[in-house]
Amino acid sequence: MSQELAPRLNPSAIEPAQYQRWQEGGHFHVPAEYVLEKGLSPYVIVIPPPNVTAALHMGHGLNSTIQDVLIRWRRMQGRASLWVPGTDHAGIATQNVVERRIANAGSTKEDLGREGFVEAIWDFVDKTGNQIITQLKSLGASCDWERTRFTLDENLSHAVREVFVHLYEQDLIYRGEYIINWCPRCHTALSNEEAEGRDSEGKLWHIRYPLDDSAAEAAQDSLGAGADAVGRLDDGRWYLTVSTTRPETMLGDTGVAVHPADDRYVSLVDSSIELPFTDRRIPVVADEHVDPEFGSGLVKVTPAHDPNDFEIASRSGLEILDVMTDDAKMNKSVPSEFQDMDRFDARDAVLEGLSELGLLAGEEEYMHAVPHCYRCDTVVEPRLSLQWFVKMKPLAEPALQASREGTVTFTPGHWQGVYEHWMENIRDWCISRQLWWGHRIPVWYCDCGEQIVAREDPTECLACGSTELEQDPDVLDTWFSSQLWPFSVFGWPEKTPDLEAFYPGNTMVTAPEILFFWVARMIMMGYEFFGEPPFTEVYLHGTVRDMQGRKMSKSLGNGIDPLEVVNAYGADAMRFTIISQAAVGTDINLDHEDVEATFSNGRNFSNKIWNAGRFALLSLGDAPVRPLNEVMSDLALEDRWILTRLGHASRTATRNLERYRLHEVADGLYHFFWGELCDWYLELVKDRLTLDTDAKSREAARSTLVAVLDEALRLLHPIVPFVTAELWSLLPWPEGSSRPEDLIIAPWPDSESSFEDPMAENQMEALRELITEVRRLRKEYSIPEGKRIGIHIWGGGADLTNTVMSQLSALERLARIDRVVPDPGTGVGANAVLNRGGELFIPLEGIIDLDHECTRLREEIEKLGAQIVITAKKLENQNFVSKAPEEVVSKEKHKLSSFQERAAKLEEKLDALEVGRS
RNA sequence: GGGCGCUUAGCUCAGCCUGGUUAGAGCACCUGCCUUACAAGCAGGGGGUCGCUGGUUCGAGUCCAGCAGCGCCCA
Repeated sequence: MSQELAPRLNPSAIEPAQYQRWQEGGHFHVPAEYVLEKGLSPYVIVIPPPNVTAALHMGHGLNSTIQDVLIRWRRMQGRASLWVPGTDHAGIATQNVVERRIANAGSTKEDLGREGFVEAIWDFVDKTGNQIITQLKSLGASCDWERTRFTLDENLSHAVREVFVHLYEQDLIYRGEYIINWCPRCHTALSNEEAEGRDSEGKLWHIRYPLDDSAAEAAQDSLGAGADAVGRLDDGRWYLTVSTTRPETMLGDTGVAVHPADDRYVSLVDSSIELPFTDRRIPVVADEHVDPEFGSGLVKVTPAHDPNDFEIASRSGLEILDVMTDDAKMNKSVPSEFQDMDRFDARDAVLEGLSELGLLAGEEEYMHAVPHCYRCDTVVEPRLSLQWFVKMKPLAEPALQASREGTVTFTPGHWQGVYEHWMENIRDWCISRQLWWGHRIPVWYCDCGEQIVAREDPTECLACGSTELEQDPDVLDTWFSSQLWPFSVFGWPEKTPDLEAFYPGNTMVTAPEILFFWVARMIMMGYEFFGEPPFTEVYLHGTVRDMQGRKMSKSLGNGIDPLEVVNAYGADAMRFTIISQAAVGTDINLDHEDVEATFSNGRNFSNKIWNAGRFALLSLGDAPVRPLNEVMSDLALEDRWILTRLGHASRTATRNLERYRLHEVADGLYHFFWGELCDWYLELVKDRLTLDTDAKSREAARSTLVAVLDEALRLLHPIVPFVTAELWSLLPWPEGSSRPEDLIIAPWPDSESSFEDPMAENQMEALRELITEVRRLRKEYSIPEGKRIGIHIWGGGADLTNTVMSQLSALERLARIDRVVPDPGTGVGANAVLNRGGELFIPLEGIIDLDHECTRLREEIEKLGAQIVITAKKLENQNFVSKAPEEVVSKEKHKLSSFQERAAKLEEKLDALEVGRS
């Protein structure tokens, strides 16, 4: 050690430089040729591309840390591991951001025109759009930055074009007039997934529709059949009562529907209704899909503004009447008094008018889901519109099968059911968006009526030869391009070496929120274009929330900026903290009001690692270290113990990584490193390393320490890459073996060949228990920390005595014990019986409070007594003895005798003390 | 209306898949220590009828059913 390490870890002093070394070493990059030439099976993850305008938030922090842990682990296992980064153009979101920016400058997108506006967006994206990519690096993300992609890149756009045309040719894309979700603020159609239902307290209004006089007889019959929704107005006209949460849509009603088998209303079918405010007469129709149980069983039908009503209209041939504008104002189709009114103003006006006409039958509070635009939160208006759609059922078929057969698996497993349920009930996907930012729909229209869908931009009409072609003004839903991401990033549809080497990938790590938006669609596209899924394992992690369980968001101001955390405490601290909380399938709650406390666990642990390394480097010195296998015969008890525990930690870590149980990986390694390596092993070898002692023993200790630290740092590296890599690079290397260039590519420990010595484990366990017990008793009787004491140890088998007698310096260091007498001891003192039966006695004449000691022992005996009762009861139960596995029974028997033995010894000790007291 | 998840220490959560240890962790709390790696530390301690009610089982925090409360998704 030529240079001394700081007593505290200073992350900002090591992290940026370390990251740069990895990049310069080319460790994140995997060339396709390397994989192809060697015929390797690579491990590939493509990043869920963040929105190009996004800034890093904790959700990204969690998502990318998980991916990085997996990638680093596989890389160390020797797999050619590739993590492809990139960003998504995020149509609506990005357009909104730039619209707001130019609005600040007093301009609108219409002022700039389409071309100018798109240019303005590019300008913005080029300047600030990729900040998240830079930010990811500060987390330590080991992405292959040479492969960074953007969904609007030329190649990726090429893929979009190819897919659109292909699906169109397969009749899987069509244009049609259907009810879509319209956002009146964004002025675009949305998919069903983008219209988020939000439970809202609304009202359900009951409205009376007067019947034409000719329907009087039918109404009478209906009333006779028990219809409460039929009655007579003051003026003598008959009416029907319908219910609605959106009264303004009544202006677009073109019928009222009943179930054909509903006896109450069957006589009314074909009757005519006088629609209030209008001079329109609308019919009563019968339709199977009306639920007779819901409300009155009578449904007003607004075909242009409700998907179910649209279906009814197409079956019954009802007129379709659009009554709104793009801004969700009432249009020219409604009576003049309502024209140009906003839909919500029109709602009030309609209600007022109905009330005046005596047609408002009542209202009630009503909780229902109201769809909102997922980008701007405006209430979405279902509306008839001419749009492009993808026919999903045929595409879903193989993707559904893949889940059922287990070709694609989900972690946690219950998402499989959610995925399959959605797939089974899949509906067509509206893919056209009335935006300017995105992939333009590759369709051209000619005046002659011809519609051209082409891979290359056409110059003239194929039917009439006209050169006056108009391209469809709309762009595609962003998810249309995102769904191609797993292969478009590799250059598809070209047959590139990248595609051949790295596609299909392995694991998709993302949040459940986009299971339908994205994951499901990627799987469908994988099957459509390759006949297999783009990845086989889907790991869905939780959501980062605040302490109240609310999602972190800018508007609530409850977010935590990962970069601030990294700057203050280091990337390692952030990574460890969130991974150790990321139990499979659970959300992570972080306290934004006390960031320091929130990340203290990770920060403290990073510092602990640092200091363990610091201690090792200081005490190992510069002298050569011999390989472990050359000092085997000189290993001390604690050496054999820590090597055994290391093997255990290593096996557990690997198994948990395989099962995506990352928090258990973190937890297990934390307890090994801190609770076993630091708290016990380092304390035990201190003397052997630093004081003059037997050379063989010192060499064995040095070799063990290096071996254990080497492997522990490897195991921890995927989670806390920086501090581990820094220390590892300074660690002395045993003579005669070659050292990997960097920890990032050092081999992952092979759990199969790890060291095991159960005997050493047992002996150390006993020693640890003894020391803990002595420390406890010292505290109990307030013996000053520095004061040396003697102890008596008796029984517990030869092992215990031998172990204790051979570890005198450890006892001195760890419990300030300066003599050990191998007998039961006599007189006044503190007493204990160890779990394994050994008796401990600490002579404390004059210090100890005898009453207190007797009470303590009695409590101890009572506790054991309760255990004895429980265990004995079990063993008295014949059913238990005959039916439980033998090993369980013998374990219980052993437990019982151990409890009894300990209780008996404590009784003896208690008796002795009480004699002494009297 | 249909489906899913959660309920374990003061707080946040593991453990349940695959039933069997004296039910764990982090944070918080109490006590004593600046002991030459680490006060971002060390040592010790207190704290839980595992939501409720049944069932299966020799045995249930763990499996099953019902109920209650909370949350999410789909319609």
